[in-house]
Amino acid sequence: MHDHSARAAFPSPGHDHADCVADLVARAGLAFDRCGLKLTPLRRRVLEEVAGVHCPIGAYDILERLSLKGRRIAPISVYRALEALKEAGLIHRLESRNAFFACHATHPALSRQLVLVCETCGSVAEVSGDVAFAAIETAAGAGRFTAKTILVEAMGRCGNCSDPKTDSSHHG
Amino acid sequence: MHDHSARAAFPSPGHDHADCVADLVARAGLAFDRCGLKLTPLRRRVLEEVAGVHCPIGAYDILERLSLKGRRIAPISVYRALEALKEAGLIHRLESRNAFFACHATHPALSRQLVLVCETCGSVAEVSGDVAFAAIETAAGAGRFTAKTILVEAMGRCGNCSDPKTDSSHHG
DNA sequence: AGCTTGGCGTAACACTATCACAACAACGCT
DNA sequence: AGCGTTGTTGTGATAGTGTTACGCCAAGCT
Repeated sequence: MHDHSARAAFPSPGHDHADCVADLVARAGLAFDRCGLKLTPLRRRVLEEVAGVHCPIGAYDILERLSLKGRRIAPISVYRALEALKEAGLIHRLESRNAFFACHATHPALSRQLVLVCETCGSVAEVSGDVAFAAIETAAGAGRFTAKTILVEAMGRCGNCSDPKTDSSHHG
Repeated sequence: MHDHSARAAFPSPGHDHADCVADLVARAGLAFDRCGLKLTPLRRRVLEEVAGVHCPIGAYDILERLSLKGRRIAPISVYRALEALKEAGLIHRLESRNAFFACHATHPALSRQLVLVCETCGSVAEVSGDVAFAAIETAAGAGRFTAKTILVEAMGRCGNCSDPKTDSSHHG
């Protein structure tokens, strides 16, 4: 188990992806139970693909990777699995790129998260954004608007890529 | 000219869309000049379609409407026009829906705007969101992330649709 | 057994966006 | 005027993303 508690939003370049996948799959069973769904083999395989990288991954990328590993899969199957995984809160969709990424958040649903996308290494991370969401709601309220769901996606540069001595512009 | 100065973020149900279009087209010439582009007939026609409604409109919707009014147009032509209009700041893209909407903002580029989408009437509006953007940058910075561009799209219910006596769940 | 539900397979299709190349007009230059 | 350059649009093909319709099958229930 790696240092979830003390780490920055973005994982260090040298960390073990296998752990990320393992952590997520471990959470998956419970998450599916909570929302009345099942962690089937297909869903598990899709989750493994999404969790296997910290970059957003397209539905057809998943499709291709799974198809390489076994029998040919149809797009709809991937989308159905993704839908279920989203429902369970295990992955999110990156709207600005039509892609999906695993949710490694340690406190799911307790606080709302901002999505950060590093344009250099491609990684995605989430950070707590309660203050920001409150500010958005305030601004929206000033326009007599009641927000039900709020989408925030920030593009920029992560700490690993800003710090020259630990550059990670190329990790998986 | 209607009451831009005192209105809420969302236009009143009974307002004259023709004014919206006229206002925007009036701004268009200057906006194109500023960025070294030209307001061509095609771009103007595309702008008119986008500005003609306060809902986000898909590229292929525009395509279809224009094709009905005259000669058949290719998708790429619409996308090129949309790209130019975006460049000029006259329209924005609603990332969560792969659609486009006109920017009726009175202070373009002076302050960053939050995008609000009413799920009831479908309208889109923008409100100033400097405080919210600052809060997002702060939260991102706490995760050692430097944001370059920030996308915010809020889905919910606008004032017109919340207020029972001026319900507008069906305008243009 | 018979029924219902959820999950998946198959095939086709709809929607969104871009590439490669050609034609043409506007502009500045010699 | 002749020439090249740049910007804009046209044409045709293609890539990428997502959904509809329908059927099969296994699990759980009466």
